[in-house]
Amino acid sequence: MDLITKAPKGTADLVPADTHLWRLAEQVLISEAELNGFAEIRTPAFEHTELFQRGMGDVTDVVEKQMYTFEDKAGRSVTLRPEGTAGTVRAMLENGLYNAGYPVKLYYNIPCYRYEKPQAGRMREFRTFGVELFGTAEPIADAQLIALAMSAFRRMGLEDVGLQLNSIGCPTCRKEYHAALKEYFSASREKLCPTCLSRLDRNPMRILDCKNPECQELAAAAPKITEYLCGDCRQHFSQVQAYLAALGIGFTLDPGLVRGLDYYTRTVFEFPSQTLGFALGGGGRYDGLVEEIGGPSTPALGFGLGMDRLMLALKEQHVDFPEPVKCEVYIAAMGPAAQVKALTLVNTLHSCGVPADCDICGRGLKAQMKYAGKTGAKFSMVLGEDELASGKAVLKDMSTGETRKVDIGDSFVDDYLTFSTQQEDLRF
RNA sequence: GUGGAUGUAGCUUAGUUGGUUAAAGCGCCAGAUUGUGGCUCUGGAGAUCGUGGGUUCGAGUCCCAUCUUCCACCCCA
Repeated sequence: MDLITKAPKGTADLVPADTHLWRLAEQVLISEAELNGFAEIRTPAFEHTELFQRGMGDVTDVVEKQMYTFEDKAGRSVTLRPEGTAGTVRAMLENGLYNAGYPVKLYYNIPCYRYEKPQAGRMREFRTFGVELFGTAEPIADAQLIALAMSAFRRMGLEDVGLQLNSIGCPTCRKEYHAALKEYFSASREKLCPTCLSRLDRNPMRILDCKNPECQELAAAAPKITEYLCGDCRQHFSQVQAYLAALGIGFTLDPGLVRGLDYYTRTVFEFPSQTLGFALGGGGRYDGLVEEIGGPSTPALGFGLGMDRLMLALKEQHVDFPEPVKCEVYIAAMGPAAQVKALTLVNTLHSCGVPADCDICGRGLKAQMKYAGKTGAKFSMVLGEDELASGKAVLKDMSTGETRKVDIGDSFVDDYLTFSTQQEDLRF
C-alpha cells in the first residue's frame, strides 16, 4: 500500500478492536461518576489562549512549550485544550451553572492536545476522563472524589493502581515553604542539576520531583511541606486522610508529590500504575482557580484520568472484558428470491433488538456459512427454494449443532425468540 | 527540547561477506458434485523492502538526510 500520508505524529487511530474496550472502560467511569451525582459537560476543543495561560500558570512546561497555539483567520490567538479543567471552569461560570446551587458536579471525556515528543502513554492527542467539583472546601469532598476514582479502578479489575497523596498547602503557607526551600537548596546550589538550578527561583517545589540522583539526595533532606502547613491546611489534610481510612482506601503519603500545574492548592494526588511505571492520572484541589479566571471565589477540586494510559494498563494486566456481539443470527441465502427473504427477516430481527446479518457480498453458501462461523454468530439459518416453498427453515445452533424447525412467515420472530431463550436456559 | 534504537506483504518474521523474477507462517479470497461453518487439501491476490538522495556494473543489504514508532531524560494524562 502506498498512502499519501500517515496519521500525524503522536496520534493514534482507535480501531474496532480498541473502541470496544474503550467503551466498556468509559461506561464504568461514567456510571461511577453518575452514581456520585456528576453530570456530563462538553466544552470546545479550543479556547482563547489566555484561558490556559491564566489558568495553568505561564511558567508551567505545558503553557511554555507544549500548547498547540495558533491564530485564527481573524487574528485571535486560540489554543487546542491541553487539559480539561480550565475550559470546564470557564463554561461553568459562563453558563451560570452555580446558580443551581453548590456543589456543582461535572465530568467529561475529551481529547486534549500537547505538543510533546511521543512515547508509550504520552501522545500529542490524548483522551482525558475528568471530574470537577465546585463549591465545597470540605475535606469530605476530597475523599469522595478520590473514592470515585478508586471504585472505578476496582470495578475495571485493575489491581495495581495505587494512591499517592500530599498537601501543598494554601498560598499563605506555601510562600513560607518556598522561602525555606530556596534557602535550603541555595546552600548547596552547586550540586543541583541545570534544570533544577533554573527551578530554584521559579518554583523550588519542582526540585523535589527531580529524578537526578544528586538532586534526589538533596531533596530527601529538604524541608517537608507538611512541616510548613498552616493550621487550617494541616487539619484539612489530616481529615482527608481520616475519611480515606474510613473508606478503606489505602494510600501513600508522598511529600515530594508536586503537580505540574500551578493552580493546585492543598490536597494533591496521583494514581500510579506499578506495571506501567507512570501515573494513570491525578488531580487535587484548586481553590484559587475559579477566582483567577474571573469568577467568584469558589473552592474546587477535580482529577483527570489518562484514558490512553488506562487502556494500556488494562491490556497490560489482561483484564477480561466480554466480547462484543456482532451477529447473533446469520441467515444464509441461495438465489435472488431467498436473498430478499433473508434481508427482510434480518430487518425484522433488528426491529426486535436481535443482532442479525445476511450475505451482502454475493458469496456462495459455503462461504456464507464460513462467514457466520467467523463472526461468532450463535445461530444460522439457510434459505433456499425449499424453504421459501414450505415456509419453514432450520435454525442451527452454531456451537452445539442442535437444530430446530422454525416458521419463516409471520411467527418467525416468536419462534426464534422461544428457541433462543431455551438455548440460553440450557447454559445456566 | 536532549540522547539512543527501530522500520521487509494486513500481522509476525527470514533474507548468508551487496549479485539473477524478495521468502515463510498466520490472515484474506476462490475451488475440492450451488444445500450447510469450525479440520484437511489445492490455487490465488497482496511488498516498487518507511521516504528521498548517494556510492556501485549491480543495494532490502553500504553512506547521508528525512519521517514514523519505541526507550531514557524533561514533563505529564
